Amino acid sequence: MHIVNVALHEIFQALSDPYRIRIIRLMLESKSELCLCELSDALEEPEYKLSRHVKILKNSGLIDSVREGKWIYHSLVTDEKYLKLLHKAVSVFPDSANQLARDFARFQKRLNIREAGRCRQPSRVIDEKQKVRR
Amino acid sequence: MHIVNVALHEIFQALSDPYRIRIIRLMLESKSELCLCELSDALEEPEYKLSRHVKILKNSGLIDSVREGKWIYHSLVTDEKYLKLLHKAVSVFPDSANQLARDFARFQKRLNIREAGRCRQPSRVIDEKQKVRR
DNA sequence: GATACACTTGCATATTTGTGCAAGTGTTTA
DNA sequence: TAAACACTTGCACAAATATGCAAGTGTATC
Repeated sequence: MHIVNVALHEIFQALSDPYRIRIIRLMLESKSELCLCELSDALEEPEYKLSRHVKILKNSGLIDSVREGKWIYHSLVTDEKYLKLLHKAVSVFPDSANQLARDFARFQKRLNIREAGRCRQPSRVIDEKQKVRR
Repeated sequence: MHIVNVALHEIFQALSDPYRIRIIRLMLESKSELCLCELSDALEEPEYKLSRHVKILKNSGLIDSVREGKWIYHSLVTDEKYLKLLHKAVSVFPDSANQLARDFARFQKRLNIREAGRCRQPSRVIDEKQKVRR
């Protein structure tokens, strides 16, 4: 019951930012819940920045979030209609800069430090380039 | 060959305005070319305003324009992929305020003063409320 | 209770966006 | 050539958006 009273232009507005598209593409590709620190490692952007983008996607009804202890796991809504729309969009407009491949590779690495399928480790630098986070 | 090098977030950005959505919905519904003065009558908004919104949609590759004498006819691109995406979007997020019904009704009225299927009359007030245009 | 960590947010600021007005361009017609 | 009309755009300005920093909240662990 999330998207009641959200106008179409508001959905598009939520999707009108390159970082938010990277988040959506990553979620579509990984089919996984992911928390902010993992997202931060995947996109190599600071948490406070992505936190706001996630909030916008959440307010537009495109993603759901669940708290589990210290972590909050975010994922795409399960409604097939919205998922199909998003899939259609990303397939019609492919990721020409190949950003998804890089984001997804970093996310896969980050997944390795999960324990029992959950984020249980302090967020850490995966390679040396990644000094973006404090 | 329009949409080369347009990123997905730019498409969404072009669609992130309520007036631009009204234009797209009207074009999807009417399946017709329409010129700016007709659009202005349909949406009850001044031409200079809609001219800019049309330009944005055009730059994003979503609509095509052809000049015929004084008039420039605008229509959705013919590419089935983009059309399907737009159709999907408007069906998943229906026009809850029923704006399309009103825009389309005014557009239908405006069509009556076409000659030989083309805009040939000076744009005029259709009903008294419509004093928006000079 | 104190500390640690995941995440959020108030504030300041730079940039982008939407819009009205008035002046402009381009084309046709008198 | 002048006037009419469809459409566009330079300028000014208000509102919305994105972002960094630093301080905040909430939860678990020591």
